[in-house]
Amino acid sequence: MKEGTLYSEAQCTRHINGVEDALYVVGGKWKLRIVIALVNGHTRFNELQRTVNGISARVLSNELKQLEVNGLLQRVVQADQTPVVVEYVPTEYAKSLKDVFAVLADWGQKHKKKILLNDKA
Amino acid sequence: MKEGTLYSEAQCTRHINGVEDALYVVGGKWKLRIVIALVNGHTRFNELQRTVNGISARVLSNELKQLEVNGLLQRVVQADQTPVVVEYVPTEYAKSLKDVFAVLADWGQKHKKKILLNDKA
DNA sequence: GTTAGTAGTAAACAAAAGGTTAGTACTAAC
DNA sequence: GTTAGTACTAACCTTTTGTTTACTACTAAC
Repeated sequence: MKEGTLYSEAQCTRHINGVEDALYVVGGKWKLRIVIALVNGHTRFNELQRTVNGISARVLSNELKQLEVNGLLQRVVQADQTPVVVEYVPTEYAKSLKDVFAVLADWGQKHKKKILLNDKA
Repeated sequence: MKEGTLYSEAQCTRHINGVEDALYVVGGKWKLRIVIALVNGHTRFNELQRTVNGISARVLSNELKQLEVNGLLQRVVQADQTPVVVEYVPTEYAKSLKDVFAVLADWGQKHKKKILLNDKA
């Protein structure tokens, strides 16, 4: 994307729709945090609830279902184990979010610094 | 970021906090859409309300205030004009979101294709 | 003088998201 | 036998978010 580039209305609409689709999948208070927790090896329900600070079981359960629908994780039941163990494993596809995480994390960190500086001044 | 890289807990926390700070500023249903509308040259209140499909005046008003606090726009009153014209101009800083838009738009577009394919199969 | 446009705000309400509590059913440790 | 852990779900409540309607106050066009 070059400085000062202008877009056709169609391009612009695609752009905006893309952003909205992305936010639909990973936006909101919890989804990115959950995916990050999954990728970091926390794969069980109670473990996730402990890792993702402040989330309730109800909300976690809903979010996991949505993430599964969107192909970011797979619910794996180990029926042989006792008690039955359920694992939520991130898919290969979840790794495609790496750049999204990176860019958001980077911008967020810079933004915080900027806001703190402005408040001091 | 290399494949399979592991993070220290501190790095991971910074990363997550960054993502959350970013989502705090541009997350939610409307903020990115508004910023995109601003950058595309729609700078007046009623114009924005027409451009950002479905937003109500109250919500637009609130969102604009938050975006101003976060340094993404400036509220400029042209008192000499009659009737008084108010412009919401995106700041230089708003351009720093370009990469965020680009990555989200890209991922969202790819994701939609993937979901559509999976549903067909 | 009526309509439409400028930029909003206030009040009342509805919908969505999230939290709290309790409960299922089973196991393993103390 | 009590406590804690496994993985949730249902019911109920609160908070947040968003919508609708009405209103201000002024101007310009028809």
